[in-house]
Amino acid sequence: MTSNQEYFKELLRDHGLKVTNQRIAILEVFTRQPGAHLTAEEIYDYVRKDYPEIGLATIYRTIQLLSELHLIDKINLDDGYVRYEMGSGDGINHHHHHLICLNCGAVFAFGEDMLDSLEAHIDKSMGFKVVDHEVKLLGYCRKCQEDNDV
Amino acid sequence: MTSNQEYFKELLRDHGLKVTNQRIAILEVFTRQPGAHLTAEEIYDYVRKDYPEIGLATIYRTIQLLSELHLIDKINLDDGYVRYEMGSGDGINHHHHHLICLNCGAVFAFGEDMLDSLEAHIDKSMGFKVVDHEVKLLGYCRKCQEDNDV
DNA sequence: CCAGGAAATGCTTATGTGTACCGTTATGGC
DNA sequence: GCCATAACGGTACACATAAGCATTTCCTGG
Repeated sequence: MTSNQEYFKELLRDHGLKVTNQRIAILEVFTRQPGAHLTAEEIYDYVRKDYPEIGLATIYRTIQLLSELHLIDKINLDDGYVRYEMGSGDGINHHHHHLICLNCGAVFAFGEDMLDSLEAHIDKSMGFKVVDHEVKLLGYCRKCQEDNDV
Repeated sequence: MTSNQEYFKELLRDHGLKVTNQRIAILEVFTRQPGAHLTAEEIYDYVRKDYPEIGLATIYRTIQLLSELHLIDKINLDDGYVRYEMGSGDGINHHHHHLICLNCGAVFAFGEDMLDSLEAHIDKSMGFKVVDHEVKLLGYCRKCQEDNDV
């Protein structure tokens, strides 16, 4: 986590941006919960535990900053909230793959990349050059199936 | 189109819902422009040409209704607007596949279904039962590539 | 065909996420 | 340590969508 923080600070400096306690604190929220899908409001609540005087505007500004630096990814599950998650960490793979349970709303991630052949086909047949993709699979998670909630 | 309208009326009656001119007019907007991806505001503007006294609230209420009846599908392109399009018409296939040009914002649809094997694998390994999916492929359309806009 | 009741509409107001503004505070190069 | 400038906190605003409520419209059964 410390190495992550150092990398972040260096990244800020390289972009001519200032290293502030608020930005560090917000990144900390993500590093402490890898794989979490947090809304702006949730991030706000978490950060305030360590940094009570932080403002919501700073949360939104920093989220946008982290997103531009490709440290977090934006996810829209169509539940009225935009969520954010830490990327895989390699800074290259921005592909989003999510399993969304229609009953309990749980979100799972999976990392497989099976769309390469499809994208090659689209490029050839339609001339559309795919550079990123986002896959949402909607269904019912194991727990909800076992609980007979569905 | 008339058969479509009759089917819609019957569908409403079967659900104990009333057939109103407003609902017919809104469905008409979609049937007149198959394949269009319309925002609520766009639908509002179109309907008012034929039905000037209609209210925006009715647009939203009817959109939700049509969505629940699976006559239209919700699409979120993360451009700040939620869009809606008429389904393929068979009433079964709700899968959404879109190519989104990152330069000009154009949206293309493609109908291929290549995720079946992936979904079977997920069910087996994670116990997650997939019932629907949504695929967004982000890239650059042929025109933008030719125009050297990218 | 008409009357009664419920559902739908239209208008207005509320909600809630996200952005803009602006005076104040903190960062970092000299 | 000083000073310009970026970043912050608080608030007000903008926007899409939902809710409330009185009025109108649809439909069923006499």
